[in-house]
Amino acid sequence: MTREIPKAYEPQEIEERWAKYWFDEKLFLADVKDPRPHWSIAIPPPNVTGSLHIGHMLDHTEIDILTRWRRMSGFNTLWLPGTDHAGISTQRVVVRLLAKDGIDYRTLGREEFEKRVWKWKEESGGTITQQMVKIGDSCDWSRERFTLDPGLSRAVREAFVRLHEDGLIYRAHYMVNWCPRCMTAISDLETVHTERAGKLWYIRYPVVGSKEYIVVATTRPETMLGDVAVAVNPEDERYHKLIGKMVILPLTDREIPIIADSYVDREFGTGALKITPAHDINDFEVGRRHKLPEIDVMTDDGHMSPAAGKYAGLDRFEARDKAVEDLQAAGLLEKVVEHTHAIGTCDRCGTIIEPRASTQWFVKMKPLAEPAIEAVETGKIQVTPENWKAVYYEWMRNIRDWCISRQLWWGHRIPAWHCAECKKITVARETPTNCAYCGSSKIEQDPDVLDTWFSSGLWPFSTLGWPDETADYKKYYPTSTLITGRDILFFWAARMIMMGLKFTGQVPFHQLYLHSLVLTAEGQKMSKSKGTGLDPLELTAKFGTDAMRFTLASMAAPGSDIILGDDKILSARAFANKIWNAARFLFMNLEKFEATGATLEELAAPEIREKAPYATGNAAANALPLVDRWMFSRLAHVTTEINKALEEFRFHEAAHVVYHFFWGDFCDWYIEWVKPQLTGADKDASVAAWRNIFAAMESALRLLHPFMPFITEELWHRLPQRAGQKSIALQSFPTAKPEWIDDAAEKHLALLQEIVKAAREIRAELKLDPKKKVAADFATSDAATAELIRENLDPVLRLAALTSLNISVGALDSKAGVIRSTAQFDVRIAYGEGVDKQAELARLRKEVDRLAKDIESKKKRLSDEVFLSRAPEEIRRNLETTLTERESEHQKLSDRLRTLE
RNA sequence: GGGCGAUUAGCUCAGUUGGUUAGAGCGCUCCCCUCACACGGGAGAGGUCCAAGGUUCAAGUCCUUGAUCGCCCA
Repeated sequence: MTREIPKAYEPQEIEERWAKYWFDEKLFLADVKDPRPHWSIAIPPPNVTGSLHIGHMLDHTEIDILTRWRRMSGFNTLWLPGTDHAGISTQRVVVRLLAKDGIDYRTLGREEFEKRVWKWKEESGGTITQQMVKIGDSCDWSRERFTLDPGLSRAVREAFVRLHEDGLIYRAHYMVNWCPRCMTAISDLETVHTERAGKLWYIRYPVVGSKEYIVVATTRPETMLGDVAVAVNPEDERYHKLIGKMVILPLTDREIPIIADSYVDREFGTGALKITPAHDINDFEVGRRHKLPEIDVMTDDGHMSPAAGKYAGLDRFEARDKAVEDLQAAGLLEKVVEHTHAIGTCDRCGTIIEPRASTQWFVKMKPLAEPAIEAVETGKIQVTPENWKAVYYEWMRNIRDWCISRQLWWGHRIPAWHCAECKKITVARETPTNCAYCGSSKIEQDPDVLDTWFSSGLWPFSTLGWPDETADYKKYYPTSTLITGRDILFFWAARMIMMGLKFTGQVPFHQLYLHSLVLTAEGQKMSKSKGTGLDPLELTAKFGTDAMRFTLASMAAPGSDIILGDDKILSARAFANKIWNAARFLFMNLEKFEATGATLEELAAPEIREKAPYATGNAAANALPLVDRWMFSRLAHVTTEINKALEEFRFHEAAHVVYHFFWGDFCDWYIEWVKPQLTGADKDASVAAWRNIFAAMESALRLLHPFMPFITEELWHRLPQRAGQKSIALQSFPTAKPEWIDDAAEKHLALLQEIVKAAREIRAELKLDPKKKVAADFATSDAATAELIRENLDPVLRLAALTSLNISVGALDSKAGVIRSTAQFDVRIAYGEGVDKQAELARLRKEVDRLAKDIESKKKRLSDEVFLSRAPEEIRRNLETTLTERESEHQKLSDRLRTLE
């Protein structure tokens, strides 16, 4: 392999190459016969009309991190991909395309239309899955599913029929949310209520046989054409004498009764309510109680129907204006007041929905909700972040029946057949030829299709073969985890739990992690229509997929929204560049070392790496160098931390840990520390150093891989690997070897780092040229510290840019130079020309003040009897220790301050 | 109307069961293009943790009330 390595990391070509490789090599196929414990996850199926947006990118980053991590951790892992047929959206897309060619889809007929949609799906439906391949999602593409696949369609039928058999699906005439633009009923969840400024019109209804009026207030005057009564509260004395009389419905020639119903709120408007059962949920109920007729005055597309008399054909809002105008002209409009009210709009298209009585199919939810509540209460499903449990319970406990029929042509057609003769409905798994009740062959399938979410609710098991007990189903169901946006908790996650429990008797997943949303820089929800959405593919092309993934992961703290900006991605890109350059450094220096006859194979082969860390091989000093003990101890700790963070969905924490480990520990300290050994004269020491650094580097790559799969794959392949090993993704995640943990090494190296930093601080204060090395003095009263620094003098001198360190016992006199002190040691560099005495004084004063304050508060606590008697022993001891240290620092600094002054 | 969440450095955010001197990234200041990396190295400035009460030996963290903002449900 070539060692030509560009100076700056250029992700584009590398990412494209590996994405293709992973896909072509089918690296992430799950093997159902693999006996190891399994870990499975189903993708939240993206809409087949969609393209990858930033929300998917977040979702997929989290899923892929967990999937890669579990796979590397030895699980039989399945990430099952697929897409959703998205009834309304897809139908709309194709209708629009046809319209462009001048074709009205209705004239095509249902069958032909469906054919056209399938054709569209074959040609354009793969956009999002191709994008997923591109961003490196480690899915099992052999198991890709689509909600309208034959298997999944069978699952839908099975589910529908079972629910129907159990009396949980019924067909009824009821009030639904009707979208006049999508021309279908939609569910409550798909109806978004927003507060809007509107008007309240006060309209006079003349009482028959008198000159009186009864005045009703309405926000929707056009619906009066469908009024069948005026209702007043029976307790309302104002209207007592009118109850039972008739009024003339203005704009029509109909007479309607005045009725009494306790539902009427006496305080609202005039206390008299027009009753329009076909267009208002509450009026619908009143109408039922009083056995009133329903008059639907609208058409499916939101125009006035013939029932609206002379208003027929007008758009519903034009009709409103016209009606108001006519009322005004007739002197029947008493007044108009401004009024803010909640108005329902269609989740998909934003059109104001029309409440409308119609015959639809519903699922009875209460019996399904109960076990679903229990599953979360008992912890069979663990919800993260936990506070979403409350939201879940709240919704579940007040759940309402679900309208599942849609007046569309694209979707799962309802498996119910209407008999023309006996009028009964046959619900069946297999398409029947005759009515199940009267045997008539004059049956016709219900024209409606099911809500797309109905099939989504079956996704974790329908994709695995249910209702058949396939090998996949038995192995991978229940799935391990579900990761999705908190915005579809009700739409999808909750319904899956209900359906899963109902049909499989098991929870569909053991863990539910709800992530937040990616917001714009202004903190707003991204919106396609407003053009405020970020295109993740544009961003990945610009900065690299790894950088995007790392950015999202490092910001994905459970429960908090993500505000994405270029600056954040830039820092992740810089990180990728850092990783790249660390590798570049190793390979460039390796070339020099190879000149001495060493080979990459002998330094970095897998079997060599396995036995790391290596001592020098020099019999006399056969101990492992401190810095190596430290490096491997850090590696063990970091591995534990990352494992724990990922277990708990703390992606941000895992990302931060791995970032600081690589950049701080590995690059800033470890590489810098061992640099000279890599090309040094002592070949044994060099070989050991190389072996250790390659082993550490390779472990770091594996730690990083779930977060940044591309760059780690690329670099991993530049190291020698066992024959036939195709990918870092199939290697094991580093394990935290307990024998590597070395607290003493960590403590000692921390002390040496402090010494180096102290010297650097002084250098900065003296404004020394970074290239100019100077002599320094060092003092400690601790013999072990003195010994430690003697043993590690070379790296300390080099990292602090010192020529020498004169080590003495005790403390240093501050007259001769600038000192940095800790409780353990003093470091001093003699004054040069450039020292700023005033700055040093200011710094010292500030430091002394801070220490004094701290010491005071600690002393106070330690002299408090209640504290002494109640605080745990350990807390007290720590406090005493730190107090001693602070006092010693304070002593040194104030002495110095006095001297300087 | 009910519920949930947020308020910590100039900006965007971490801070797991209360316990050393509250952290990160970006930005800012100073010095350096030192033979892996200027997408870099080194040093630094910057915070009464929204407010007021309370619990506790101890509160950014727990409780109460309020303010401001956001989201969900009705």
